[in-house]
Amino acid sequence: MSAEPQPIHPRKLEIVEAAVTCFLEKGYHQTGVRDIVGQAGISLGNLYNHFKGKEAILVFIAKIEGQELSDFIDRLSDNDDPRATLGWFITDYAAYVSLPENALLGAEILTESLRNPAIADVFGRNRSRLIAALAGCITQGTKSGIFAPQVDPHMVACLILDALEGKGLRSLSSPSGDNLTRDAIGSFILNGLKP
Amino acid sequence: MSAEPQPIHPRKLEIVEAAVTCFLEKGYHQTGVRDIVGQAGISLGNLYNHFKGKEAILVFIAKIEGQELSDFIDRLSDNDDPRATLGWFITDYAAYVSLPENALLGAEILTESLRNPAIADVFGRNRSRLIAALAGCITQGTKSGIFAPQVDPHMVACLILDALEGKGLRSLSSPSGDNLTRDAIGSFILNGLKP
DNA sequence: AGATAATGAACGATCGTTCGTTCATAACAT
DNA sequence: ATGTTATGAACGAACGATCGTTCATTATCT
Repeated sequence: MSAEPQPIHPRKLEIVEAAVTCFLEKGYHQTGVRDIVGQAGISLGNLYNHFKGKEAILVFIAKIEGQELSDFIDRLSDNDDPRATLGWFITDYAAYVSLPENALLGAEILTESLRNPAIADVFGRNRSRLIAALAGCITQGTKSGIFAPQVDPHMVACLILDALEGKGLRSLSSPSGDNLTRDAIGSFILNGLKP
Repeated sequence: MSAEPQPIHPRKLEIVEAAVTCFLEKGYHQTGVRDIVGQAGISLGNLYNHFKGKEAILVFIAKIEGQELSDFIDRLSDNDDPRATLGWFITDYAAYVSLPENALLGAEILTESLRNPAIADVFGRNRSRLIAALAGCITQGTKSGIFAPQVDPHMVACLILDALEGKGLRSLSSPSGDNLTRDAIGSFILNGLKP
């Protein structure tokens, strides 16, 4: 989609990796560019040969996150069995957002998107695509009679994402039962979709 | 509960109010103490006569948020009709978290609690109380046979909060249909609780 | 008088960014 | 092949701005 035409300079990826490490540890605003270049093992000035500024790094990271989401979206689209599709999505997406790195980074990007238009643009686009794909899967199910017709697909799509991401955030501070609650969420929602 | 013994200096509340305004507009870390004292119309040094530092202001705000939550918790406790209780909670809490001020401030506090132990302490305590009260209401319902016994009350409690707060956050960037989705969430969950 | 509230200059630290420079490599000209 | 020019990654000092906090001082009250 938005893949860069020319291959990305390896140093650029090193910077991104270092930035992610710093953002996870201290958060975006608490991280200084000197933290990043220190982590990356490069000089201060060199960072600006690869990125326009600090914000551009976070935008780049948000775009990468969007690419990772594309995997889910693609698999959400081939849709002969919406019930099974929804099943693995809940399983896999729960695993994805339960990785501390993804949960923390997602929270960081979401929070920043509330006030930073550049981030909001990338984040909003990614989010809309994911919700649309998920809602599309549910719509498919209602059309084929597998799911109840009176439920709003878009609402359930948001509900699923909110529930799983909320669980991911919660697991940061309490290493509680993971797969159990994940399955509980899954069966509650699938049960609610039953006609 | 944690009400201060001696009455609070009016100036202290003015500072808090100003800080809230600033935090809403720019976020916690992007707000400088000079922004706060400017908004409050006081001098820079005087702020430190009322608060130990910038962080103490956010802790104070988090405690206030906890008191507002106490209203919900109290009403969640008298529990002769769990179904009706859950109904108004969803309605009222949705209204609460759909106010931009509450949604933004909640997100700010949550994000900060991920790395700031002082905030995490206050926030975590408040959150646990709310979840426990909500789960208690559901448990009451299952015991009296109104709700299905196989659903996990704690999971559903988290699901309700995640769904409503997610909706509140979403309404910040898209002023979409409010009460419609709120009711859709409510009936989906109440339907899922049916025995 | 004595306590409390209020002030703003000043401090050291850190912020994100810009700048002039070096240097190894690549492209080109002869 | 040899000398010349062009390119851009890498560097770190330096910039002006802002950060949160402290402090000596003044004003306002009981």
